[in-house]
Amino acid sequence: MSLSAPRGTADILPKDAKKWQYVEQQIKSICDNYNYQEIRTPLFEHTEVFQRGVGDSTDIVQKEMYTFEDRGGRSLTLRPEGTAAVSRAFVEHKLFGEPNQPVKLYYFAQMFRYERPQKGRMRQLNQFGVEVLGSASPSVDAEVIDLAMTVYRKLGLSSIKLVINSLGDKESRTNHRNALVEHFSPHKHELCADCQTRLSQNPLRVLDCKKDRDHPAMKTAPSILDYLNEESKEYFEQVKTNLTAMGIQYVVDPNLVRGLDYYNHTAFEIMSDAEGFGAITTLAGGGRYNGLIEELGGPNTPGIGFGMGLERLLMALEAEKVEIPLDDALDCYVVAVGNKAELEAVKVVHQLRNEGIQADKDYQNRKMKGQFKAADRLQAKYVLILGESELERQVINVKSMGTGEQTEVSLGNIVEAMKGYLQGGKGE
RNA sequence: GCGGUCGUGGCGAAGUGGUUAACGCACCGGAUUGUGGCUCCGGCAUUCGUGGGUUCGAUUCCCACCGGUCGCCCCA
Repeated sequence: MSLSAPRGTADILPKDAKKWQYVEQQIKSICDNYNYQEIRTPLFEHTEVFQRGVGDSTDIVQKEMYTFEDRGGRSLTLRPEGTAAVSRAFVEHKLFGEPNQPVKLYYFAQMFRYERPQKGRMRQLNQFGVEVLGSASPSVDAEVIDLAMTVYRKLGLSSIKLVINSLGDKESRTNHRNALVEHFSPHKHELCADCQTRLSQNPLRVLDCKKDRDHPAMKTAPSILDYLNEESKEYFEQVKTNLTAMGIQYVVDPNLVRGLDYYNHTAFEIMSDAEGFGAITTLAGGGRYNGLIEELGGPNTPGIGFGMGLERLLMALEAEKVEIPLDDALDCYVVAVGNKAELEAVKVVHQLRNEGIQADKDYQNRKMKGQFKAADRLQAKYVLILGESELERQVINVKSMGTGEQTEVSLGNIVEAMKGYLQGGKGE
């Protein structure tokens, strides 16, 4: 073996690329229905965008970034997530001044995280994501969640679970944070090493720990929901009311803590329950980030969004055995025997293609039998046969591979004739 | 970063310390001098992951490394 793709990366070969195209196209059409606009941002950013945007204490920034120096000595980072980058663009291009507010955006983008690969976890991964900037309405939270759920539903997934929580506003978070520190400090030495540092850096994430989840102090830990002030509580209620209004089922999990620093108020995750899905169950995650735009140098602007793993979406479709409609059949395959016929075939194929008819031919100088085999393999609907006798009479034989019927058509009429045949759908 | 497991032809998959490394699928050719999906026949040379070591000899034994895969942490 000589060269292989770098660890944690994968080639998407034609067979799978068709599925990706289908999924992407379905999602785009949903985004269009919801009136979201596409945005494309660079593959890499100044490292600072993520340090400030995502937060220095997060796992992503601390140990998962692909950071490098360019020839000018700038520190750049392959984007590990979408929100910080989109927010940077929002600020840089002053989209807060756009007449239509909020600004509703979506993206398809590769993300990069330096991690040990595993089922559903790659170093280069594809995400679909959505960001809505400029509205603090709870109906936007619900809309964004609805959009994500709609993607899964429309694609045919059913074993899907929505988990939501509220992290509250600044005041609520500070109060809760203090309560957590007070609660866990007496037990600090009983917690795992990670949690000991979390306790001082980001005590919220102690709740998230799987090692310490059976510690008695966990069960009695102060819940964020008890520390929400009136405003935050009311906000969360309205989000839930909106979800219910749309018939979206959810579970509230007070321990749902997103790993990124910028979140406040609504946080959510969508998971798969499907059998054989693997150890990782999160399909998408997101939340509100009302302070981020300001953090990146823009005006105080509320925002909310999510990231959806496309590899995981494809995995879920597979786990639930959802059939993806693929049209593999080829319209026409031109079989030619002899040099003159071969040249005529080049012409015919060219003409058909120019008129929007899918056509292919042999390139290997195969015998007629071999060409028919190839046509069969390509699931050709029609085979157009050109040999010496046809050439002499300026005709071409059109054989339907479905019925085996063969008709003679004059060479000059072949394009029109094929249009007719294909519209009639007689090839199957 | 830690742990389990695996690494043989395009793919799937046997196998042994020692002359020709099974088989299946796929592919190519022929039987059928211009017609596919069936059948039969034939072809199809790969550093047996890489590098060391043990041995008269290693694809088979040992070590390291690399990679895949699954899990832990965490997330998409």
